[in-house]
Amino acid sequence: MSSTEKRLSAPEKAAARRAQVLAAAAECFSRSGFHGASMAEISKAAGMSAGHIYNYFDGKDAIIEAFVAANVERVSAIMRDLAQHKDPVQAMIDNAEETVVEHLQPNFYVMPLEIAAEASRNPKIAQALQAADISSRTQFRVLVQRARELHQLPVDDDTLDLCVETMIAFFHGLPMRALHHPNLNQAALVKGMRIAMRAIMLG
Amino acid sequence: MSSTEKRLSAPEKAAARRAQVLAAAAECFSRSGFHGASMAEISKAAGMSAGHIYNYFDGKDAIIEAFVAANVERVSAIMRDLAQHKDPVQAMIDNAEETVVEHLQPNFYVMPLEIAAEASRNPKIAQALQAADISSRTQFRVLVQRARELHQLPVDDDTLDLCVETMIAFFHGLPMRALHHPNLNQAALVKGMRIAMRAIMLG
Amino acid sequence: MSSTEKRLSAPEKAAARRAQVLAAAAECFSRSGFHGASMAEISKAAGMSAGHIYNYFDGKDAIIEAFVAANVERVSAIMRDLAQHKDPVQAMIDNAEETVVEHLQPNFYVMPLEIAAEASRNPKIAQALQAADISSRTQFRVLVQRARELHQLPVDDDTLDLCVETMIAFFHGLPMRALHHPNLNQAALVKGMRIAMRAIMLG
Amino acid sequence: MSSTEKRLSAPEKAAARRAQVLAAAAECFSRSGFHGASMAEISKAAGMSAGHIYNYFDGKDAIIEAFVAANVERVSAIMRDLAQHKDPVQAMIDNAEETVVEHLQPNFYVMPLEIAAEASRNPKIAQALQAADISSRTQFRVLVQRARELHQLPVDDDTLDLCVETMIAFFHGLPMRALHHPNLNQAALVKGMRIAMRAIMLG
DNA sequence: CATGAATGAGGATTCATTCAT
DNA sequence: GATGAATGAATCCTCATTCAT
Repeated sequence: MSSTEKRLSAPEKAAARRAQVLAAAAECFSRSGFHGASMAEISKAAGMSAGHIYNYFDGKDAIIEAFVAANVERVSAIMRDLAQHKDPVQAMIDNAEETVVEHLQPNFYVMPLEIAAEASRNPKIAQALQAADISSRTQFRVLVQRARELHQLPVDDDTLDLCVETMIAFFHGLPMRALHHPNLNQAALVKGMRIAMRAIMLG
Repeated sequence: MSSTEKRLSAPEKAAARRAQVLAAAAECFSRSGFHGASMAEISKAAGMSAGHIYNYFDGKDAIIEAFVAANVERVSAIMRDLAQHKDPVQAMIDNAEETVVEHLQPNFYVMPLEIAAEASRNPKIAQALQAADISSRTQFRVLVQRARELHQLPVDDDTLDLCVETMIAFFHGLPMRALHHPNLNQAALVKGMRIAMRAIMLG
Repeated sequence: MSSTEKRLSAPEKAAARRAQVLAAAAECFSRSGFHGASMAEISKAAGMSAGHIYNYFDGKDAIIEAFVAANVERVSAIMRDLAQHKDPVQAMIDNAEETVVEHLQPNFYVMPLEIAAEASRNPKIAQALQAADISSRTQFRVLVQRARELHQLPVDDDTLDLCVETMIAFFHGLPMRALHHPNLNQAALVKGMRIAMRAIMLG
Repeated sequence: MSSTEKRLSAPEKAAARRAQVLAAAAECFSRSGFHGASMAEISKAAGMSAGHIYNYFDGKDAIIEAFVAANVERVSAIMRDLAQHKDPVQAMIDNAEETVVEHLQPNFYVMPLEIAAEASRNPKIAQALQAADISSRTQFRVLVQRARELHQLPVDDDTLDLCVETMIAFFHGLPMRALHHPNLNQAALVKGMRIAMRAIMLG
């Protein structure tokens, strides 16, 4: 993190500026990709001169890194929501339709794919992704454990690993599935997800 | 086809050259990405001058397209293998470990991610992906139907959609999962996949 | 206009830069031709980096177009001068020597030839040339009419066409003549032109 | 000349090949200009491999030179025709319409303009043009002299220079005029030319 | 803080020319 | 003779980055 931030005299304004750039970057990155988006494009979207961006970020790579860091937490957000429920697994199953619909929107699935592709070549991005994944799966693990205890199911390590890895793999597949088959039978997929969730986590 | 190929008089040599370029491109693309790889890099890897490549491909985009076309059929190959078995679903379940291990190799999962990211911005690539997907899921559908008939399970359209979409989504998630958690508990994931397969396709 | 100009915030400086580029282009174009002159050559002559030129012009074609637009008005300037005289045709005849001498200078006749050659292949340039010609011959027509009325000669359309087209053809021939015979008998040509002018316009 | 030809063992076939290339070049040059036409384009038009052309010409420049040499004689051809007539000047005046019509065809006027532009930058081409001009004007001079003697008009050097230079300048202007005003009043121009011819050569 | 003019390295692409076959 | 595969230099253009103002 220290490598992607710069010390500035008016911290709160600087943070706002950084956010402004990142918001603009979101627009440009999802439209043109990390490498297709130019600093000029970003600066225009940010309503700020290209040169000025360099007062807040060390360069384009730093913007990408900061952007990824900010966008990588999405799964965690879902976890926090689920954590509210008494039976988080049941909540997941109940939310399945909503989740699928959300993932079929191009403006939802484009950025994860872009980020993944970048991560597969850029170790810094990969690290950010993996760090976020640790946090996500740790949170998820707790929720699954709670649910399984509620259902009086075993909660040994391997079983929890099984639930966590399999389920997250599933969610990770949705953006790719949407890309390959934009008009898929949504109802069928929702039904299939529910079956899988139940079988994996409550079976 | 006509847009990504060029007619040359010595067909077999020309085809060899094209293959040579595509092989070099594979190396460079997976190392640097479609946009990060320069024609100079590719030409060096192909052992041929940059200019000469243009005798075989209309430009970098044509190389990417041809490369994607050649790499997009992998799922189909898996389908063909499965089609050999009397009970293809059981064969999938039996092969689960092998499949997972394969997908955990970086040199396996990098290109699908790169291709997906490109497809999310490049309509031509998206079309290639979607066309390949039609063929894959049609093949897969047939296999699932055969297996379900064998097991005397219903084979209505929605049910087959459910099996096909959910299972493919699952497989699509593996590369992303591998990227996010390279050292995941492989045995647990295999076990989870088997549970999911059985529940979805044979439940 | 909009296609050959770019809006920049400091208008007067931008205009100066554009002029600087066009001046450099004049040098390079007349030395190497439109296609022989490279952007690197132009940028060096303009004392500015090649990349920077693209902040003022959309590309080399835009420079050529702007350059042609700026150079195509020369005939109009002559017309404006002639318009000052009470008897413009007599003024032309009086100026004949000066006109011929001017057209014999290589740095006068090179660019019109280059422009003409370009126009014969490039529709945009052809259009610019033809638009300028409309204006030139309209102005010239008025002058001839005034002179003929002064001399109490008929001013019907065909006669005015005759004067305008024939005389301009004559002037257009001078650069080519100079190119084919650089050391021609200048005095004889001047005398010939005067005879032709009188016969055509005042006959 | 010796620099644009190559000694080959079967002279007559070689000459045919050279002619074949030059004919192809005519097509390509008038379509794309000297610099816009590629060797590939020419070789295709000539029905011969690009490499093979180098057996007959030292390079593209040599083709251009040879092409210009072959195309520069057009005025001379007109002279030869005129020489047939007892009163060549009267023949010119009679032919005026035909001459104008011919010069208004784009495929007539394009090449002279291209050649002139090239000559203004390439000394070799300029020399070819000027050499051809010497021959043209010498022939023309003889014809004018004959006609003037027929009409019992003075034939001193300056007067003949006047006739020759002024008239040729006129003809040189026609292609440029056609380019600037493709739909000009042809009849008026013909009439104007006749007036000018009579005034200059028979006045 | 903020601008945007300016740079220069790097990228894709074209093309005259060569040479092994 | 004849081919066309192969080269590599040159060209136009883009873009991240810097810096004077």
